[in-house]
Amino acid sequence: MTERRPRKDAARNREAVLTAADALFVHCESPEDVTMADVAAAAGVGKGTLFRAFGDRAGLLRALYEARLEPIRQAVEIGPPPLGPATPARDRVPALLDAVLCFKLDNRRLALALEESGSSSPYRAEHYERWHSLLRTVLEQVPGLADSGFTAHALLAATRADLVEHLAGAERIPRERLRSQLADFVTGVLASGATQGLAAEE
Amino acid sequence: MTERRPRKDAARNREAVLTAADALFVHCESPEDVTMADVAAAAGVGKGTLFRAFGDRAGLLRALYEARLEPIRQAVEIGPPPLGPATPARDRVPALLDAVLCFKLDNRRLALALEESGSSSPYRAEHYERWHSLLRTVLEQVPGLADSGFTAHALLAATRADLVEHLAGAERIPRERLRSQLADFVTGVLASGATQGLAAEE
DNA sequence: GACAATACGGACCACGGGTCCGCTTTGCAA
DNA sequence: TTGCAAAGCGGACCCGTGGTCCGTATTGTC
Repeated sequence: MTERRPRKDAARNREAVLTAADALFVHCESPEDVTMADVAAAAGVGKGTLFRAFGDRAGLLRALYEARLEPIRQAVEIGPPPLGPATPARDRVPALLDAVLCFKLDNRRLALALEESGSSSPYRAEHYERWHSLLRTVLEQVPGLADSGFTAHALLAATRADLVEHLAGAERIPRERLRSQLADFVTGVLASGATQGLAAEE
Repeated sequence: MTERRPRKDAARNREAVLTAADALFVHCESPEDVTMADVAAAAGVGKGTLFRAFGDRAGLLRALYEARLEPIRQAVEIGPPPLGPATPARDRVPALLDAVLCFKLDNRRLALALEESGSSSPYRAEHYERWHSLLRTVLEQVPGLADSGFTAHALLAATRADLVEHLAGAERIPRERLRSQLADFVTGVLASGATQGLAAEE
């Protein structure tokens, strides 16, 4: 029950590792050629320290990810429109997905590393669960949508890190174009609900 | 240039490996705990044989995958509606995606193994490229759709193996429910194109 | 039946994640 | 200031996995 704060050197080393890992992931070609030994070396620290601080590779990735995600999380939870909670559902859904897309564009290697983190699927990660349940909740406020749970999964799937990487990397689609494509797609999905009745009539 | 046919024992062993691997993937808990050594042992064959026949793990997975996919490929390329080429675009798109979904439901572990095949993203696989370009082509015949290339990616993303595995496995959503959810989603996306003008008016 | 060519298979290697444990640092207390 | 346990350090080490190598066995052709 007593939460002991960590010793000074432990805290310093933890920071060093985060910083070093961050840099490595930014500059690497592919996330899997950043090994734990590399990170330890770059941080000027032993592997033992690394693993004690973060448990395992996934833990390190998660820590980095959460740190980067924090601002967006704030903006979503307590920020102003269009991300914040006061936004009408029809506007918030595209804003949320755009935020996710931009985040993955800005942190390509990191997001990639986390999602393809070997074992257990990305869908077990609790940050996915957070995005999904938020999106589902917002989608529920859009009338006429079939299944907001599935729709949320499907929309989030369009922002998967490896897809984003492929589009931005291999297909060289520029950022703004990607954003507008996603926005159009989302708009379409949202619009379909409202016009479901019309479509059935034809 | 001269295509020598393989020796008899080579062919037999190849078959043995495919059969054994198939069985292992069906019965395993998670694809990554089927090792190459396991496959070799189950097939009654040395590791050398295994790697000579398939190059590497990805090669084995690919071979299995293509074999399983063959019937669907036939149905899509030369079969009758709703999968075959004679189908109107509006009907063919949902049929194609339903086929992909069913395939992944029927071959969960295998599809999972192939997509999370360590290195290089699933988007570099040529079978993905085939599905994507087919779907894009069909989508192009649907009037009013924003960007058929991106839409094709987004729709296929909704049938990603790990998502399917999560929905069918962890969330225990029954097959038919999943199919109808996907169908509804696809219908929505398709409908949005036709009513884009209407939506803008409001 | 001989003799290439082809294939076999398991010992072997590289390499990455993760552990262990003798040594060092920290910080509290006397 | 010094003593001393607890906390932390770090790199040698372990282990499992994909992948290679090469002496031996099998094929099939003349």
